[in-house]
Amino acid sequence: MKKVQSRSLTEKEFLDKAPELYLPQLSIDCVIFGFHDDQLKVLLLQWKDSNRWCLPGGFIFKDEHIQDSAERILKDRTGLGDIYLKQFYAFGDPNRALGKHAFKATPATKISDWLMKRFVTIGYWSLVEFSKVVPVPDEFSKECSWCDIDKVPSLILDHNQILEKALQSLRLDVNDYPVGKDLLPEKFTMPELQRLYETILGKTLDRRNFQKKVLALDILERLKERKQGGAHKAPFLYRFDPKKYKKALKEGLKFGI
Amino acid sequence: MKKVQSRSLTEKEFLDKAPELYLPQLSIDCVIFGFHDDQLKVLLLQWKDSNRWCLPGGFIFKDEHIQDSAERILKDRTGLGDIYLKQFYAFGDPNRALGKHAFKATPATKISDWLMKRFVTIGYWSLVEFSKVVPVPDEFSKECSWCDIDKVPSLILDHNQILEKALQSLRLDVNDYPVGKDLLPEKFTMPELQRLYETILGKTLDRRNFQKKVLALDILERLKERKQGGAHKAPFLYRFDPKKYKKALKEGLKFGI
DNA sequence: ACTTCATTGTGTTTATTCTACACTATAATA
DNA sequence: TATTATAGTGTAGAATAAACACAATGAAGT
Repeated sequence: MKKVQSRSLTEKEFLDKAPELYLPQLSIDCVIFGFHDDQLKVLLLQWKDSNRWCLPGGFIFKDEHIQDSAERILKDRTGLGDIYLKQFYAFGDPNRALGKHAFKATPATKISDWLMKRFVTIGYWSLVEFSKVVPVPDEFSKECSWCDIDKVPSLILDHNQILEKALQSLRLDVNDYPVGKDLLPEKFTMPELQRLYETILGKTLDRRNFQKKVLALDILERLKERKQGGAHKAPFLYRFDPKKYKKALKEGLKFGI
Repeated sequence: MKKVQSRSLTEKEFLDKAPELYLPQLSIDCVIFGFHDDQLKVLLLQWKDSNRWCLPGGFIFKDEHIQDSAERILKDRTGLGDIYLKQFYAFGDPNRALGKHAFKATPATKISDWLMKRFVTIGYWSLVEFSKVVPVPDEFSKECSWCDIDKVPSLILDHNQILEKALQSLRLDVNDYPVGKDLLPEKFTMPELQRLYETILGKTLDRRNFQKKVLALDILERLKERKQGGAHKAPFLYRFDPKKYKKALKEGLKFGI
């Protein structure tokens, strides 16, 4: 496990020290996916000033690997470490500047020149276990919370596009990466796993064929227990077999769903 | 067609003006693929100082879209415009600094502080028609030339990794994008197209099945003519049917090769 | 206690796609 | 005109994916 030390600052400290701490005009934005109540969700922040929503993001320390920046930002917002993070795209429109967009409606309080410049941002997405996340706002935001993927409001800048591109990238990856391991709790049922794939892919799947394909990957273990408390026949619980899972990840999956 | 204006400078002008013209600590690197004599090739530059080879790259004007930067760099090195360019990854190791690597052996002449800093670079690959390219060195290089993909020497910094990652990305895209259109001359034979795919994928393909699949895409037109001059039976010439090709691109291909 | 209902669990049949493979035709060369 | 290397073409078998139906179970209502 990589050690990712958080070095987050207060807003004032940030505004003062950003120019000497961080790379200029380059940022990271994270699309953090979760899954709860049969809904794919994404973690959003709400700005203090404008009340508008945005993706969690941050900046890159001058001597920091961008991958580590992304991990640090993820950890700061969710408390989670050792998470699969996928870099999916860099967004480089010259109009990507907070000065030109975010504060059009509500005039900026006092934002440093450093922050007002045009920024190129590198997008990462990650998959986290909903129940383990403790959402924490950053220096600029007053709230950090989950939002259903199909109820995302208009976000600042090009953040809606970033989210859309992250979803596209996730949909492509779903065939090569067992997303259930990251998004579901340790024990889960087959219908839960299926609904996860259905929400990500945005289409319904045949129950029987789905189960056949998933089990054919040979990375799941069916437990003796069944999930109690549902309104109907109790489904079996499954979990990822750690050894088989790791082996499959190394050798590469071919889901083909 | 997008208008991409070249604004290239001499080396001295560059060193003087870079800080005010370009984004700091951010660069673009292009992996430009070509195909000739049944070989997949990549365009490389040789540095004046160290004689070492590297990928064509450049920087981003402060008000320029990164996609436009990549197009500009491509145009400056090859003379070609209106080319498919794919952004595939951003490389963000904090050790990515010319000062720390490229000039270790041969002490730097006079390189500006600006250039010696750590750079994050955004990688693009593109596919160009070999015969149409006129390779042009940039301010820092004395040579610009094609190199067989399997004879690439040790490059500066992490450029070998960048190339490798570009190849991986290209291999993934080959199923969704008809690479032949960009890499081959207007008229080409089926064997030529097959060898193109074989070099990209690094494996041999069955002649008959390959032809069946390609033709099933319904984007090629077989001409009356045959290719003369070969040592054996003259193969038919094909070309991409412009209408069908555009239509297929919009609706998405599924090659499955 | 019995019925109803929504859901889970499972296997087979069919259609589709992929793979392997062999012979004839032709142009250049000797 | 014989040789040779390559081009052109179709089919049968294997593997994979898609479609589909019925019995079992637990909860809730009568």
